[in-house]
Amino acid sequence: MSWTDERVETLKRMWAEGQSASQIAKELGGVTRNAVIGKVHRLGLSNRAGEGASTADEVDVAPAPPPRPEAAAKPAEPAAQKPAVAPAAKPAAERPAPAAAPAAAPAAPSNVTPLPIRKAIIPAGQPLPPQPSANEISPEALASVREVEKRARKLTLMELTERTCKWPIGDPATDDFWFCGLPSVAGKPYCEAHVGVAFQPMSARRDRRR
DNA sequence: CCCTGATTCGC
DNA sequence: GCGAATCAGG
Repeated sequence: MSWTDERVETLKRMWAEGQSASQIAKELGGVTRNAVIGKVHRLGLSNRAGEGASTADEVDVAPAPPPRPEAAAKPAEPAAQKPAVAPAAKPAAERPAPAAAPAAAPAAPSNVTPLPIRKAIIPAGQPLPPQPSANEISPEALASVREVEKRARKLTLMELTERTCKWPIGDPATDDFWFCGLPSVAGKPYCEAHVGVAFQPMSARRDRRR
């Protein structure tokens, strides 16, 4: 493949959008991310401070180049990086169990304690995230999850990829927090065990009702 | 390990 | 000009 005007244009557009070199390469096809990066440099549209250049150079403010507005527009770019704590919209056959939807509303713990006062937040003991109220999950799945969480790789946000389980464990408000990180089921954001509690057939949920 | 971009250098 | 290999880093 060669760099036709059209391909170069796509490259420029995607790079401007903050797409990673590998993503661009995948899109264009016929080239590697190295090729893309090489081209980006030859085109002179690299720059984008904050990255590698951080190493040896405090030459920063000399001619003081005009700040790039879009720089802020691309905070964390790679898709895999997106925390995506909450499962994305799913087909139809199955849907994330509300109770298991992490970031979502932490099912009001009716048994926690009065807490009538607004001032009182939430004890910092038990996590708000997953903790799918036990009564919503089958004992087997629960046991499985607990077992798995002992083996969790305890990954940090940045270590998550498309292939790691993104199930949050612990209390985000403390250091006692990490992501499962075990190999995720193809196409799903969680590992086998967590998929089990996160995705439940509607029928199963109905049956468990009451 | 996974993934980033940056650089080098033979072609 | 091109891009694989390599480097440096999260």
